[in-house]
Amino acid sequence: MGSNKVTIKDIAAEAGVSISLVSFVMSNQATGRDTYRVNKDTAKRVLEVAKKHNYRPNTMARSLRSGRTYSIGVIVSDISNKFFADIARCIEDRANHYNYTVLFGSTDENPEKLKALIEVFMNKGIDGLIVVPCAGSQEAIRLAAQSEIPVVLLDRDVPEYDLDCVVLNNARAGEDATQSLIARGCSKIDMVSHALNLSNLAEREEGYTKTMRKSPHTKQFVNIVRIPHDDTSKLKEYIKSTAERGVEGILFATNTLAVAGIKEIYRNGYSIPEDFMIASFDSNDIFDLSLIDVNYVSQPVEKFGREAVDLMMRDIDKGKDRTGKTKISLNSELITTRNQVIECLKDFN
Amino acid sequence: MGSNKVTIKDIAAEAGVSISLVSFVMSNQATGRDTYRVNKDTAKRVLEVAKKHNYRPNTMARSLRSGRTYSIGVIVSDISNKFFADIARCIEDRANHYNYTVLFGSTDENPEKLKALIEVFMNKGIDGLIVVPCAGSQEAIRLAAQSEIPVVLLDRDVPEYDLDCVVLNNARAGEDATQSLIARGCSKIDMVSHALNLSNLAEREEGYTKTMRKSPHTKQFVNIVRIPHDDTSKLKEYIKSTAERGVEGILFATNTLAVAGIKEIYRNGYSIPEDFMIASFDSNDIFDLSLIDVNYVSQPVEKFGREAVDLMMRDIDKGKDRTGKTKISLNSELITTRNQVIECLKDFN
DNA sequence: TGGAGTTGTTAAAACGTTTTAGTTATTTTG
DNA sequence: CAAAATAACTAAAACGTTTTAACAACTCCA
Repeated sequence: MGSNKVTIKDIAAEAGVSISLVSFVMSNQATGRDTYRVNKDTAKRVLEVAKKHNYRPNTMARSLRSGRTYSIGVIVSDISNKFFADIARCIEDRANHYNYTVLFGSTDENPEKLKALIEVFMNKGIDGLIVVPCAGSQEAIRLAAQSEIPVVLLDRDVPEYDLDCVVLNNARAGEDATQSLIARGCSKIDMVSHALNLSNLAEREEGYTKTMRKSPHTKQFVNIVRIPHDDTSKLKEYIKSTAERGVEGILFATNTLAVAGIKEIYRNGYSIPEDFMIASFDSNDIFDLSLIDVNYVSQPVEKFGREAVDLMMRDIDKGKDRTGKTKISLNSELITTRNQVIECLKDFN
Repeated sequence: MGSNKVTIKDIAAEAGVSISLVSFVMSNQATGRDTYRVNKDTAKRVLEVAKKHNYRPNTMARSLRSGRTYSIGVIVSDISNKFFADIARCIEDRANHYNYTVLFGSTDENPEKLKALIEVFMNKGIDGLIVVPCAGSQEAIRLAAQSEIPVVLLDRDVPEYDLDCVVLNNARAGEDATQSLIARGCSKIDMVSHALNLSNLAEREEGYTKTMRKSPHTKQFVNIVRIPHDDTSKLKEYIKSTAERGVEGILFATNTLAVAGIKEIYRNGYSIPEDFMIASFDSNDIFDLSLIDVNYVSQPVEKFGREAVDLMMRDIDKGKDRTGKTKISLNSELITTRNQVIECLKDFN
């Protein structure tokens, strides 16, 4: 009945051919190419029988023999974080488009978890790995990279090793976000970042510092506060300390920081934009509320996902003899809550 | 070197035993049970060799032979929706705890996609399926259910077939949410729901209606507005129409509806709670902002994930001879943005 | 002392494919 | 017209496990 037990043998028997031939036909069918020569009529007959019985080759057997699994591993910081959830969705869609399935995993910025996930995924069998590296994960990623399968870095680069990667133009984004606060009349602008050694944060901070240093009005106010990612008490302290220091603008390095920060601001009786101007990275429902006036650099999420998967597919196709690595840097879009786009980079689409 | 090519054969050779024995040892090790009798010393030796070479059984070979894949499929509406992303994360963690991996897929409330996902997952090999059914997916799910593997319904029930499921006590939640608006002095309370035939929505609506009918002040104001889930223009119309009809409170049936609705409210120059009182289901960063006064029924997300996976594991262990189905109904917690919990169901933890 | 259990181990058959190396029949070529 | 090339197909090995059936070597009991 509904038993999924129809195998290549059954098809071969009913079509009156060998199982090899069925395999050839299915393979030609799948790739679209005409790799194996088989008689048109025979092929048609085989395909008819296959369709009639709704035959689908057993993936495990196929993978075991061929080494290809038609799945890719995707490791992010936390799948429940809106930014990564959005990317995950785009990756899922794009991967499906190539007939691939996706294995997801979250690291919580913990290199041990990342290592364990890579091991599980490798063992389970993946044709490629898309990974958001975390601090201290270099070794695990290097190991993965020197194995058979291609690795694509997402959101953050690990410059030490040359690997494919797709990241935001974070320096530029940092400049834009800072500039947007200056344009609104702020001089005393703090940046709130994480105490994590990550390329994206470093570049955003760099963009902030560079922009602040440009003008004599802001020059002397460069101040980066680093919050441990697993302890928000520091953030509370920071927000409390902020008024007496006469801070006018705050640039949050991530959307989670911004959300936590904004909550804390209101919890302390301050308000936006009366007490502070706010800018941030990544989008969030809160920013879009037109109630709270925050400028933010929106990341091209669907492009992230698409480019990462496409890069992966190119690598998988090229196989072992792929040569240079590709670094893709995406541009961002600066958005203000008042629904006026101050600046829209034209190559963003 | 880093080559992952160490197989059971290598271990057997180095330990000076047959591959069967290695398999037995690994199996005993994995399950914790002592299913196969093997000499303590031999076992120790094998394990040492295995550890030394960091041997991990090839998952495809194992699955091919044994039929068990140690992965489960999880199908939700949209993994990028905060509610499902949170659940996904909990499921991931809980599944890892059982040494299972998870395949995720999103349906966009489209039964065709759901059907395709089930087929892909089944074919890829899963030991169980956790699925958020969508309207029109009964047939696909029935098919999956009558195959070998256990199926657990999540978030929504399909009463037609008796399947394991874990859902919210939606009727109760609907009553609570409605009551919270009445407690704040509203009488003219609309409910905004989706035009989807889903058990969870139906029950929430039922809870709303029942509560409204209870009091003579609210009795005559029962009004449920249904918005197509893929077209928010109706929502805009609704919000516009709302002032002239003197609506005092709005109960949104989902967090996505609430977010879209709140945005629309502010876009129209209204404000909360001056113009409307708002209540909703599921949590969202916005609700938690203490800026916007919305009561919401918070769903016990981690319990959702945990119970679903646990139920699944029980089913998998029982194998074919599992008898009755289990329906788990979780209780919710009513929360107000002013950080006063009006009512906290005690069995929520 | 000799059959029945028990313990520790192994050989070999699956599992359902892909893929290499042929084999046969037919066509092309010089 | 024989040799070479091609077209269409197949047999069988391989992928790395799990698991059944069996086998020796002991131990036990009467």
